[in-house]
Amino acid sequence: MSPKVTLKAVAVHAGVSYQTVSKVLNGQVSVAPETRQRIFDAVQTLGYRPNHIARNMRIKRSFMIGYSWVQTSPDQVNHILDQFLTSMVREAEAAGYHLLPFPFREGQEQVEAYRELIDTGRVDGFVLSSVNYNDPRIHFLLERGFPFVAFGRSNPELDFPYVDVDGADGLRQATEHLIQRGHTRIAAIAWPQNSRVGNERIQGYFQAMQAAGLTPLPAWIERGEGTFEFGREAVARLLDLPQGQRPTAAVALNDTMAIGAMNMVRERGLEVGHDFAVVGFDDAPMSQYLFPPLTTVRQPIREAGRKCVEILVGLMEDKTPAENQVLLPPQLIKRASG
Amino acid sequence: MSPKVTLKAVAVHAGVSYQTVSKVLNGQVSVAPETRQRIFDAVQTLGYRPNHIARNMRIKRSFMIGYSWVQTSPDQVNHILDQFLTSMVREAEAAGYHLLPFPFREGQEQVEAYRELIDTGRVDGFVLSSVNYNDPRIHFLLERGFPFVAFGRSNPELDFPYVDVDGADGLRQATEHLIQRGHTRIAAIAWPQNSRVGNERIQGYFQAMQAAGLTPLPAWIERGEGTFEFGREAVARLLDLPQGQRPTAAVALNDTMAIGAMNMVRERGLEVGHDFAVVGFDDAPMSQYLFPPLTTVRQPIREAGRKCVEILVGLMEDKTPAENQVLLPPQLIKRASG
DNA sequence: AACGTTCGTGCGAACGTTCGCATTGATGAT
DNA sequence: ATCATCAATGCGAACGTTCGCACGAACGTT
Repeated sequence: MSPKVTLKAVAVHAGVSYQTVSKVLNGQVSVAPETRQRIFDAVQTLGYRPNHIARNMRIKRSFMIGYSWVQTSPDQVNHILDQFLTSMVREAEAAGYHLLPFPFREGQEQVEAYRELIDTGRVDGFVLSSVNYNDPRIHFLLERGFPFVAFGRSNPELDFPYVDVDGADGLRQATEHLIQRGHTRIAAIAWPQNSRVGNERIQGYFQAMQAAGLTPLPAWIERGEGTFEFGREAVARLLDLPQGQRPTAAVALNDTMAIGAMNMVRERGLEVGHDFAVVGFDDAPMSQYLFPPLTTVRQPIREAGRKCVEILVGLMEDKTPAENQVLLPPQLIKRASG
Repeated sequence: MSPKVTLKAVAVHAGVSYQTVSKVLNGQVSVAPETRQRIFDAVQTLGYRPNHIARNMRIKRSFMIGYSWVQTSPDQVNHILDQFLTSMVREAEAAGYHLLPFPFREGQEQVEAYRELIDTGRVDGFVLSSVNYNDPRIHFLLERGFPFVAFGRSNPELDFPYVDVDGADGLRQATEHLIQRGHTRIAAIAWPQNSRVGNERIQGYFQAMQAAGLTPLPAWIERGEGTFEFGREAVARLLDLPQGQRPTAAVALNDTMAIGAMNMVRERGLEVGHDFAVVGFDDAPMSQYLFPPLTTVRQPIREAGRKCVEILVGLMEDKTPAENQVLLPPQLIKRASG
């Protein structure tokens, strides 16, 4: 537990005032070369490190970025978090910032958590995750004029900085891939209507179908909670459709449903990829090791994390960034399932 | 962007000195009931929130816990991170702390990152992840007398606070389960000798075998890098053993290898669970949805995260905690693969 | 020789807290 | 009446920075 070495200690050692040391270290002033040298020597031998808290107190900045994410249920793990956090932490550190993770709260308390972090001066900005329509956090932060970047979009009429993955493009790629493989009756296993991300993605499916002159039957659109079980049920229904209507392929809005779909296809005695094609979305960790390996859409999570922080830093240091609404294209990973 | 409301503003509003406000809010002094009321009223109407940076500056504490984790390769995602982080963040907030994630560095730079966080006063303690034998961070922090808790153990001769999952117990459960199912020739798909966690876990396998009077053949112990591909290769070799030596089951030290193992079993035309049993370790997110669902060992990650923070907070506030070396039992999740 | 400029450095103040000690007026004991 | 005690509050200082301004010396210009 070494006694803290402060600016004053360095100043005494170098024979100047401590304020001068501060200015020299921050490059705010030019001093005589020998003085400069003495100061740097002192810093070196004493092992001086500026106290970050004191600096922040003076500057009235915390150099912290608040971030909170939804706690997923234990069996449906957030496999994106590692990459997203790591890339944000890296990018933030490079810009002199740190991340401040805080518990995700629901309802009324949620905005309260953001307000408190602002009012206690703990953060200079936020990255938002899991935004949906009418996100109260967005309204609150816009109103307060507090810097933030959302990972994901919200209502189209709201104008705010975001980074998002182009889900429509992802499903377009997936659907086009199936069409190219000769499929014409393609089903979509989707989320409920109140999911912005879901609506976004499914648009890509419709676009690709339309562009190929294919008209999806209403029965081909399955909407449910995004679970394995729902994927199974959806495919069971699809396979029970009468001969001429029965799809030969399905795109799912996430891998969990896709895996459920594969499971049911196999249970019905059909071969996945051969008799019935399945394409997922997310590139979940194990998808590549399934039997057969799952064709799926991979999101550029690292780049998204990097972009979020990059834009946010720009906002916090109020050099308004060139682009503050970024849409990143995902990538179709072709494997054996479809 | 409301103008910050400080102690002084509250004091003016309540007609007392700002120092008195501070003392009353911190409960350090008793004042006349009416004064007290005036102060609380002022706090309420002005919406006062203590500036955390200023407080920390004065107190000389940051109320931050440093944490960094290894960046896993993109295809082998850290599915534990979400639960571990969430539980730590929750527990920390309840105790008035926050987490400070920072990039994981390798080699010489690693300790440097820890040193800098200490010297700049940014953290009051650390939680370490991915510790192995002779972890330089442990030596450094012990020497500096800086509070930390490791998630995982290291050299037995080092005495430091840790929380760990009893890997030996996990593999003991897995192996006993297979024995109970009638298997006698049971293989182990393990990690290289330099992995402390690996050595720990494999002990449980040996203990269970010995307790059942079974002697593992050297050829049954496969050691490799923990990948899907290695799981495949290992099982290929095991199945190629001569009739009487060929195992009928295998325990793997992680789910990725277990899934590779299942893959090869199937490729050889055998049925997983029936002709050859496989048990994994980790309960990776998709394990339950495999075909067949994977029997595996689940670690109590949330509890580990909570415990880490609980012990660390005790250390930082130097009321030495009752127990500072905790071993948590994992749980065997029985499914159809073995 | 007197003057403005520039360079190198120091000084005081401030950021918003907490903390120890001083001060006041009232109360009770001698 | 005098003094110690105590409750209620105020005051000054400090934590380690950064920042604006001032000051003296050296220089070049008129």
